[in-house]
Amino acid sequence: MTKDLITKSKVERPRRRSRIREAHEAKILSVSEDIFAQFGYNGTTLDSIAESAGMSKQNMLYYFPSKEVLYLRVLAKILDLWLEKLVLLDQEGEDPATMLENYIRGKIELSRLHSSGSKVFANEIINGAPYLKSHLQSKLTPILEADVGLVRSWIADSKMDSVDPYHLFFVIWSSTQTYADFSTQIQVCLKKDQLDNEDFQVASDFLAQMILKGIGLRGSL
Amino acid sequence: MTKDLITKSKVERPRRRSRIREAHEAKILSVSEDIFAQFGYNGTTLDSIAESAGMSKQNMLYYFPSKEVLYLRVLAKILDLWLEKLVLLDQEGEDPATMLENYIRGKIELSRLHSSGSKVFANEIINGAPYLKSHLQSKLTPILEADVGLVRSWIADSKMDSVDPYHLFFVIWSSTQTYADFSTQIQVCLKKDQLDNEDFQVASDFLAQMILKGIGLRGSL
DNA sequence: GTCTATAAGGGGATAGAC
DNA sequence: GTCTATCCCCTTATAGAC
Repeated sequence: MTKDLITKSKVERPRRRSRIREAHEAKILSVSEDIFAQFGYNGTTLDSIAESAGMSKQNMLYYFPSKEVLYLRVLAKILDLWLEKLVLLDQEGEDPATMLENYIRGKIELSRLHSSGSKVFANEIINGAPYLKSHLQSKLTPILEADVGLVRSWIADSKMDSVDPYHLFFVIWSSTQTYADFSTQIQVCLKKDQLDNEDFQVASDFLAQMILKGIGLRGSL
Repeated sequence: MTKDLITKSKVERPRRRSRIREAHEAKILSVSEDIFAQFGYNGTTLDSIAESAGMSKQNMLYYFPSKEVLYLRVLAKILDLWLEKLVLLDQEGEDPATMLENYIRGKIELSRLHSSGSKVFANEIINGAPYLKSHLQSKLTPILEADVGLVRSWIADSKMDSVDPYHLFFVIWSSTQTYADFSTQIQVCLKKDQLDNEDFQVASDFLAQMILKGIGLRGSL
C-alpha cells in the first residue's frame, strides 16, 4: 500500500507500464502467434520469436519470464476472440436463419483474419488441450449451453428440423475453421498458393446455404 | 547380385526380414502413432516411444535409423489408409445419395477407429505439411479430381443442387475429422470423458442427413 | 531496458562390447 | 539384436555488467 503511493507520487503519470513495454509486448505476442501456429509449442524456439520481433532472446525474456507464460498469453488472447463470436444470442429480433447465417459468416471471417490464432488453438486442442482444457470447461460450455437452448426453442416452435444442436455447432465450427487450420491442404486441392477473398466468399456462401437448407431453414435459392 | 545369391543360399528362407524385426517394427509404428498424435513431432521424444514399445531407445534406433524416418513411415501409413477411403467412384451402380452417405459414414468410421492417425495427419497439415505436401499434391489431388468430376456429372444431370464440389468435400472432410482431431473439445462440450459408439452414431446420422438434404439429395426424413 | 556470458538439462544419434 | 557409455548440439533460463 505504502509502496503504491510512493510509486505514484514519484512518477506523476497514470500508466505504470511504459510505452516501450506496451509496444514490445504487443510485438512479441503478435509474432509469437504466427510462429506457434507454424511450428507448435515444442517446435517453436524463443530465439526465432525474438528474431522476428527484432530483439535478443534475453531481452524478450525480460518481458515474458518464460516460454510457457508467453504461450498462455497467446492462447488467452485467441480464446477471448473466439468466445466473443460464439454468442448466438446477442442478436435481438432476428429470425433463426439470419442469426445462424451471421454466425457462420462470422466464423469464416475469423478464419480469414486470424488464421494463425486458429492454428495455435487447433494444435492445442488436438494435443489434448493441456493448457486450455479448464478454460474451455469454464468459459466455452456456458456459452454453448445458451446457444443450444436457443436452437432447442426454435425446434420446439417448429421453425427448423429437429436436429441435435450440439452436433450442429460442431459441424459449423469444424467446417469454418478448416479454412484456417487446413489451409495448406485446401490450397493444394485448389492448386493455389494462397486463399484469396473470393475463395472465402465462395466458402461462406456455400456453407451458409448448405447448412441452413440442411436443417430446414431455407429452400433452394 | 552375388551377395543376394549368397544370402539366399545361406539362410534357406524366403523372408529376409526376421520375424522379430517385423514384430518390433510394427509395435514401434503403432505406439509412435499414438505419441506423435498427443505431442506432435517436436514434442515427442524417442525415449517415450521406446518405453511404450518396451525397449531401449538405442534398440529402437536399430530398427528406425532416425526420428524423421520413423515419422515419415507413420505418416505414409496414415495417408494410404486415408486415400483408400476418399475414392467415391468405386461404388458401381449406386445412386448419388447412397454413394455420398457411404462416403460420409466411412469417414466418420475412420475418425472413430483411427483417431490417433487422424491427429498426426492434422498436426502435419496445420504446420504447413512440411513432410506431406508433395505427397498430397501427387496422390490426393488426382483422387479428388475424379470425385469432383463425378459430382459435376450429377449436377449436370440435375440430380442435386448446383454447389461447388470442392467445398462440398472440404465440409465433409472437416466435419467428419473433427470427431477425431477435436475430440477433446467435443468431450468438454458433451461433458463426457470419452466419445462412445453412440456419439459417433448420432454424429454420422446427423451429418449424413444434413449434408444430403443441404445439397438437394434428400428431403426431411 | 539491453547486453555478454554461462549455467543446466534435454534429447537425438553413434561407437563398440557382447 | 541388445546393451553400456558417451558425444554433442540445441534450447531454456539466469547472473550480472552497463
